[in-house]
Amino acid sequence: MDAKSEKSGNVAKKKRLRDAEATKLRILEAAKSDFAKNGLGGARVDVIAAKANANKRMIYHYFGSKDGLFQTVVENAYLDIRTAEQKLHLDDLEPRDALERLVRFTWQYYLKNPEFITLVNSENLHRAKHVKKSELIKTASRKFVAMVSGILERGVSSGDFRAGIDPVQLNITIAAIGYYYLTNRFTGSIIFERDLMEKNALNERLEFNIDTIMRLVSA
Amino acid sequence: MDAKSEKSGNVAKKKRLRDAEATKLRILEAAKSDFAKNGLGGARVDVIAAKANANKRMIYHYFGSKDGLFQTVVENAYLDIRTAEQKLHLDDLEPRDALERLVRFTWQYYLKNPEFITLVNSENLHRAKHVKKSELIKTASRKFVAMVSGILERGVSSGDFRAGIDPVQLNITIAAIGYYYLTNRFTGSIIFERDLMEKNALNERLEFNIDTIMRLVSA
DNA sequence: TCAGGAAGTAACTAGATGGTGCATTCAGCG
DNA sequence: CGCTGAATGCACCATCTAGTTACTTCCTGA
Repeated sequence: MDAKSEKSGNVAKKKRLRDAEATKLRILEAAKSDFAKNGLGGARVDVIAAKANANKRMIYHYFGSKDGLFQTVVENAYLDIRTAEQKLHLDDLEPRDALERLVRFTWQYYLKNPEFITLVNSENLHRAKHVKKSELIKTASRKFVAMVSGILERGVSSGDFRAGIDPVQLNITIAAIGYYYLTNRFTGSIIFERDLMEKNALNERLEFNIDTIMRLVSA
Repeated sequence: MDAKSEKSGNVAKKKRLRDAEATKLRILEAAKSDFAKNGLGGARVDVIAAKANANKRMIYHYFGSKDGLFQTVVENAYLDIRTAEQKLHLDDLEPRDALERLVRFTWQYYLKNPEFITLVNSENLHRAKHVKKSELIKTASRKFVAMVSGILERGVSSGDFRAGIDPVQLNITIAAIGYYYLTNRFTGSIIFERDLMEKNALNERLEFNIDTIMRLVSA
């Protein structure tokens, strides 16, 4: 008797039988998970619909096509990490602290959001055709690069960092040393005969990465 | 009259109407290319057969299944790079030279063999289930890790390198800084608003990578 | 309160897609 | 030089897959 009576007129929208926003979100979550697991080619629209507890028709209603759905998923993935990076407020920290914090954050983010890595891989397999279309991603990226450039400049001024480092190369390197380790954790664990995902191994890698970057920029 | 008469009994086997070895190789080449381009899930058996100028039936005859074909392709890819690395004879070089040569080689290899990167990505998407089965890969990997360990040890003895560096972390880092740049070249070129595949950009990155590794190991 | 648009469903389609059964052809051995 | 097993080709299938059609159910604003 209560479940039925509160189906509308709530203060916050909640448990509506029909909720476009909620359905969209469920689809996006399911899609992110499935695209990450199987790639764009391997993912199945029917599976995504089922996992989202939505009708397949809704996917086409909201996103137009499988490709359109992927585009939105990838766009959100990039916006999420760029947003999280901005929240670090690296400009308020000393250059060395800011840089270390960024290396730590990048590693942790990849670790906690493994779908991000797989989505980026998938997107590159498709020659970035979805990212290319997204102005939002471009704007967010610009801010991100500017942030790292800023840290670098401040560090050079303060005498902490050496001059002449290309911020783009630094950015790529910070991402690379975490990304590669994690994206290739399966083959890596076999080739190096060591469980790369074991807790100590992960901590060691993070420390190694911080060290690598610090040695790279130090004056 | 000559084309027909020389169909057998040649010194070198050549232009046989039926040549199992040649057919197998054509299939493997086509498969490598198609798997690299579309991933395991995205590649099509029919397309591979057509590209190999072979009948689809042959793929199943020789490799059992699409999965079996992929397994062989990945195995060959790993053996190829490990073989090439052994040919560098790094043990004959001074530690610093050996390391620089390895960084250069790794970069060039990825650059000239982009399929390798994509195949590894695909294999990791599938949690390395094919690599796991390959004893050949494991043996070759062991030799490779030993080689880098050797360089590191010699460098420590000679005073060129600092002590205490984990050869596995070093190995991973050398691969990472090249691999990430190249596998994400499409999204990277957009995010950093710079053509990462332009000739100068490539040279700059290689120099940056050598510098990164040298700073990392230097005493 | 009720009309109309938005949200949702299920069944369907046309074209792939991985995989096979079986007949045929060739290489090369004895 | 004929025989046998390996190599090859063709047609076929069962299933899957992205996308669609035609329809019902619910919500909302006037």
